[in-house]
Amino acid sequence: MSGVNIKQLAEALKLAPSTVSRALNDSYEISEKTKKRVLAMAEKMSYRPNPFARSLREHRSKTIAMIIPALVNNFFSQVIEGVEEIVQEYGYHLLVYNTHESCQKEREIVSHLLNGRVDGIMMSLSHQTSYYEHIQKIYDQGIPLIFFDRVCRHIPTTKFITNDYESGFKATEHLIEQGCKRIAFLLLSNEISIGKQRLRGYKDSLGFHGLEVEEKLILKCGSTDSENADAIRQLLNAPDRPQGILSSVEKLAISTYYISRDLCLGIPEDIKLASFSNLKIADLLNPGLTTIAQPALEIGQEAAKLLMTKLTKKNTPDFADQTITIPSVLEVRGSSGGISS
Amino acid sequence: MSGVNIKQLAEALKLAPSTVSRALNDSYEISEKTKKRVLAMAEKMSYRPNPFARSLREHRSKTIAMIIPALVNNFFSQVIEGVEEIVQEYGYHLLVYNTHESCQKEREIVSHLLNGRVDGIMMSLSHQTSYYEHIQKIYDQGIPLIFFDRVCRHIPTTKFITNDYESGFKATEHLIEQGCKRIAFLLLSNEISIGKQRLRGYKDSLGFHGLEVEEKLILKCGSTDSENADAIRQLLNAPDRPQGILSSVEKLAISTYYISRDLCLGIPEDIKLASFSNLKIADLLNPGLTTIAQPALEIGQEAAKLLMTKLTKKNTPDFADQTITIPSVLEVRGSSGGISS
DNA sequence: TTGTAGGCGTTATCAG
DNA sequence: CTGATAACGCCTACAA
Repeated sequence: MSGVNIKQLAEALKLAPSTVSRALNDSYEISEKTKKRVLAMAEKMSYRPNPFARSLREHRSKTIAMIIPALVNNFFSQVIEGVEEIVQEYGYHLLVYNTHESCQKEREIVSHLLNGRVDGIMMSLSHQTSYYEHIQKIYDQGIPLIFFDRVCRHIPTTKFITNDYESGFKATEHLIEQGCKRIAFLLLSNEISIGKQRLRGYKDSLGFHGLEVEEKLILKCGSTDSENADAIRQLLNAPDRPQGILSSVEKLAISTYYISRDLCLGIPEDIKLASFSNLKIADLLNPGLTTIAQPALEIGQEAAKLLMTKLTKKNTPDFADQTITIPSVLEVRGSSGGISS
Repeated sequence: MSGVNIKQLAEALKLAPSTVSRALNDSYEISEKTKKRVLAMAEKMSYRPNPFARSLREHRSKTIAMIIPALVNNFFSQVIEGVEEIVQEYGYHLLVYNTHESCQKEREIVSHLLNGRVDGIMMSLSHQTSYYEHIQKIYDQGIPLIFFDRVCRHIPTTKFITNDYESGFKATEHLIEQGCKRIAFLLLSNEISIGKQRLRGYKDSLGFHGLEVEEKLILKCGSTDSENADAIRQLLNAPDRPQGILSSVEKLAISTYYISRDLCLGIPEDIKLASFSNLKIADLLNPGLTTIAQPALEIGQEAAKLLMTKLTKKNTPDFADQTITIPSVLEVRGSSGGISS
C-alpha cells in the first residue's frame, strides 16, 4: 500500500539494494559517508523494512507466544506484564493466546505455532490437559519452550514455579496453629502439577502435626463455577464442617467468601480461610484474606529474560531440564484469624 | 529447520508446487482425487505453510495489535479477554503491547507497527498522550484502527466507549442523594477524553442540583502512585473535608480505602465513595464499593467483531467516524451509604 | 486438470 | 567499498 521498499530507496539514492541493506544494517564494509546518506534518505522517505520478507529470509520472527489458561486472573495478568516488559526491551513482539482451560483449544493454538510463526513459547497448561503430544511436538521441532506455574514435567526444559509444596505446608501449618483440627483443601484439578504439590504440602503438614488426612475434605473442583460453588456450599453446610479451608486458587477462595456470607458463617470465627492468591487488595476484603502470594511479575520477567537470552545470544545452550523456584510469601490477615482486620 | 515446504511436498507427490498449492487452498480447478491425495500427504508429512511467505505474498498478516496503557488492570484485562476470544474465532493472531501510560513508549510501539506487521490496531491511549502525530500515521497508512475507552477524537474512525458523561452525572447524583453537599472528583489526567466526560457529568450534576463546583475539589492525579496518595490524603485530612468522593478510576478509589483506614475515617460515615471500576469483588470490600462498572468484555468483543468483519469481508466500508456507546451500570453498595454491606 | 515462471522484500554470497 | 544475483516459501497469471 503505502510503504517504500528497499529497491525504491536504492533507486532514489542511486545505489544497489544490497548496498542500502548493508548500510541500514550498519555493516562494517560500508563507508560512513554512504551510511549517513542512506540513513538520511530512509528517514526522509520513511522507509520501514518489511518484517515478513526479513522473517522469510532469516527464519526468525522476533516474536514469541504466551499460551495461558485465563486472562482475567490476577496471577496471569501479572505474569504477562512481566513478560511483555522484557520482550519489549529486546525489541520482540508478544502474541497472547487464551486456552480458557480447554485442552482442545490448547492443541489448536499450538498447532498454529508449529510453522515458525514464533521463535519461542512460554506456557502454562490448561488444567484439563492430561496428555502431551501437542506439547511434545513443540519440543521436538526445537522451538524454545519454557513453562511457568502449571508446568509439564514430561518435557525436559526449564520450568518456573514457586515453592508450592513448601507453601502448602506452611499455610496448612498456619491454620493448624490458629486452632484448626480439620482443614479442607480446595483443588482446581488433580491433573495439574502445582495443585498436586500444594496438596502434598497440605497432607504432609497435617501428618507432621499428627492430624488425619480425610479424603472427603479434599474438594476436587474444576468443571464449572456453579458446580464448584455447590461443592463448597455443601462442605460448609455439613454438620461436621471443617474449621479451616486452604484454597489452592484465588477464585475458589472468593467463592468461599460469598458462600459463607450466604450461610451466615463468620470468617474467621466459624471458618478460617487461607488461599493461594495474587489479589493485590487482599487486605481490603472483609476480613482481609490470608494469602500465599506468588511472585507473578518476577516469574514473568525471569522466564522472559531466559528466553530472550536464548534467542538473542549466540551459542546459548538449550534450556536445562530444571525447575527454577521463586518463593511465594505467606501474608497472614484476618481470614485465618491470625490478626484482626 | 524442521519444516517441510511446498516444494518437497510436491516432489513427494510427483506434482508441481502450484498444483499442490491449489489443492491445499481448495481451488475449484483441481480434481477431487488429487485434492485428497495432497491433503493426505500433507498430513502425513505434517506440512505447515510458512506464514511469512504467505504474508509477503498476500500483504496481510492475519495478525492484529492491541496497544493499551496497562495490563494489570481489571478493565483492560477484560477487554483483552473479549478481543482474544473473537480474534481466535477468526483464526487471527493477537499482539499485545503495554504503553505503561507513557506517550513515548506508545510512539515507539506504533512505529514498529507501521510496516505491515499487523492488519489492524485496537488501542486505548496512554493518559500522557496529548499529541497525535503517531496515531495520525497509523490512520494515514490506511491501517484499520479502532479506539476503545481512551479514544482520540481527532482521528475519524470508530470508537467504543461507555456513557461516561451520563455515568458521571448519575454517580454524582447518587452521592448527592446520599446527603453529600461537597463532593470531590479524582481525575487521572485532564488529557484523557473519558476523564473529561466523566468530569463534565460530575460538574453538570452538581449544577443541576444547585451545588457549587469547587475547583479545589477536583484532584488531578496521574504522575506517581505515591504523589496521588499524598494528594488524596491531604484532601481527606483537610478541615473542610468533602462528604463524598467520586473516583474516575479504580486505583484511586483503592488508594482512598487505604488512606481513610490510615486516617481512621469511616466509609461511608465520614466519607462516601463511588468509583468507576471493574473490580469483580467490589462487594467483598469493607464496605462494598459502589461502582460504575464498564462492560469491558463486551467492548472488547464488539470492537474486535467490527475489526474482524472489516478484515475478512470484501468491500467493507472504512470505519465510520462514530462513537459507539455501551452503557455502564451503577451498582450501589455500602461505600456510598446506599445500602449496608 | 496440471505445469512453468515470476515476484512479494530482504539479505547473503560472490564478483568487481 | 559497491553491485549483481540467488534464495527464503508461497501464490497466481499464463501456458500447455
